[in-house]
Amino acid sequence: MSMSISSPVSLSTLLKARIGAAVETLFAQPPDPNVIVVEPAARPEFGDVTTNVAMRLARPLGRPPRDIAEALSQQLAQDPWIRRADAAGPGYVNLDIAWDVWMQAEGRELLPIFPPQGGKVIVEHTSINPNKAAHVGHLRNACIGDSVARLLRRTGQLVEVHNYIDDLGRQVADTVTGLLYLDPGTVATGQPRFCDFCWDVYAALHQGYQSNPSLKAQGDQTLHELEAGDNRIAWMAEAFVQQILEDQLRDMARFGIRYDLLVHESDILRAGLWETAFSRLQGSSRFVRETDGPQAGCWVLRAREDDEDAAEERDGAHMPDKVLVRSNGLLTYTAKDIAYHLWKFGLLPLDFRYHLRGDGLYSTGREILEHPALGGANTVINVIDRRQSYPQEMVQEALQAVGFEEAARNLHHIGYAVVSLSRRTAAHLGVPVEEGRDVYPMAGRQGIGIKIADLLALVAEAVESARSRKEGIGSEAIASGAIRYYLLRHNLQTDIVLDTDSVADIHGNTGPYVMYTHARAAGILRRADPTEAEAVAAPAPAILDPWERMVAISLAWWPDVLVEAARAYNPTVIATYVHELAERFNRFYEECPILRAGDTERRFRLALVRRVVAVMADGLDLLGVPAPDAM
RNA sequence: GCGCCCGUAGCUCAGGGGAUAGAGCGUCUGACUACGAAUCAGAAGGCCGUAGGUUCAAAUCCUACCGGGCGCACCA
Repeated sequence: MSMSISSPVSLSTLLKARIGAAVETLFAQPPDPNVIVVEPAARPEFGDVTTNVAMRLARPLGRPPRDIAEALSQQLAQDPWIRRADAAGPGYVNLDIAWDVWMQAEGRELLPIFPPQGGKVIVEHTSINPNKAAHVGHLRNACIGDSVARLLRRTGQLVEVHNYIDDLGRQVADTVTGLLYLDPGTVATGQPRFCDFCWDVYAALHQGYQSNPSLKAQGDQTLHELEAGDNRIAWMAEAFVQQILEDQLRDMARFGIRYDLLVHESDILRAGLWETAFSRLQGSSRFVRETDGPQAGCWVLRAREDDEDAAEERDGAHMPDKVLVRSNGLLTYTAKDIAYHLWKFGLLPLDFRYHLRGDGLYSTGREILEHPALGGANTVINVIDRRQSYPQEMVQEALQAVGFEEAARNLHHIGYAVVSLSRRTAAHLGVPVEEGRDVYPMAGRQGIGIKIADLLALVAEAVESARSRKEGIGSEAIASGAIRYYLLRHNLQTDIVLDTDSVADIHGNTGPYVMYTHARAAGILRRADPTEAEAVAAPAPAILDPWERMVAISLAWWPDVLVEAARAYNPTVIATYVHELAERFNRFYEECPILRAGDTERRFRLALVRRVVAVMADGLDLLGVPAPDAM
């Protein structure tokens, strides 16, 4: 993925420039900036940082890498930022940084600052069917989306966060059907919230569908009336959706997740977006009405003309073409999504109507009012689980088909693997478990899954009983951070097999460990002399203690990590970094006296602590995890 | 059948061309009348799924195979 995020000044950018200049001085030609790579040294004996330019320049310069490394080392040793430079191994140049220069550098900011980038990014996430309580899988989506939005804002992008409300779908129709037609008694009472009750209704309904054909017919009829609109079912469903939505938004708010705009699927029709999109699509030869075959009567988006397999497949079992308008005239989800995306990119001459909710959140609706400019993005990012990558591709293809190549290029799908349940957790929830089977997918239709509110309560309870002090932030806030951290520290492509015991664990690579480290560091600053605690810089010793070095190297690399995470749309990069910084700080804390040290050492170490607190708070904020001063 | 993703310590996961592959959990052994022990140290644990290839250099890139997951709806 290519996003133009400018790199702020950092140790690595500074060193790259200096290495480039040194190469130019020595060999009378400037190197390609991309071949200059500077990394933290793999092992402490190698120094602070390492570059492999000599090996990468060996071929273009026609000289042995070791010779280049030797010459480069001698040249760089003159640099005031570099305390020592040595050629090593097959052609590395190992550098020790003049940390005093780094810390004192004039005009140096405590945290990297990014200039505003111009343009707008829309991030769509959460987008849960509004028909029952939200579960951990939905929360993974929301945490990823929320963190990506924070990352982009942090690096200078203008971001608008959308939550898409599918208020017309099969799932809403099903729960409404269950509420209306299921025998009272089939669902247990005593649920704490409406969405919890509906969770059970939805599961009970699907059980009913198995045994009761007339119930299925009622479900189909409900869906039909819902889609048709302007009738008893449609109005009831609207009230129903609103209530469920409030429950879901409250769940998300407890994790610090907020939105700028709620977009209702029904409003895409109401605002006439589809009508306009439809006429645009008709300009494409790939959008056709099938007259025969299995898709007769449907408007479909044809697979790419140059796709040789497509024609062949059309005769086989799988149709390569995507139906947008069904033979009964009703639209598929993808059709409405295409219209929505044309609007997101500002490619339709129409807008929604809106209303402003009490909590300051805008929602599409029926009123006309003054509102900030919404939509019209240059870049669109959709956080949707990777099982749905096919319809996402169809949206992209539709944009291409109607000639919006640039928009198609700037539409990014962040696909992530799903959350399943461990055998232990599944058994705990009453799911029948089998020998030799370790992974149990969540299934709304069977009522299998961990609801967000339940998980939060469970983890909060574990935190409450494990904590030794009760000051500072509350157990629920810690639990929320623990869960967010857990969901974000896994790579997007990693299947999370959720085990409630390991989420509730507060040791190791966990949110509480990282939060605790922040509180610990903040506590030291609190006890220090206020002037010394505020200082961002202090004279550094010529040679650092090994654990001072490790902390300093991590701190120096924070801007690079931030840029890498934002460019890759990947919050896991931040989690990995923050954990490593926490480990290094804790080791530094064990090995090096701070408040008890002599004047010079104390001031330098306090400046390091000050920076650790700032960087950890910065990173934790991007993850949506609290950075408490006490806990 | 076609396509995508994943196989790394007993378990959960990092590392995604660079020097001797890292954490956490679990196991064993140690460190608090405290700069916050929700911490830290040490020990033990690996043909990085298999076989080829590219490269000065492969856990990392390419090919094939094996194993697991997921897509290929007039559901979303």
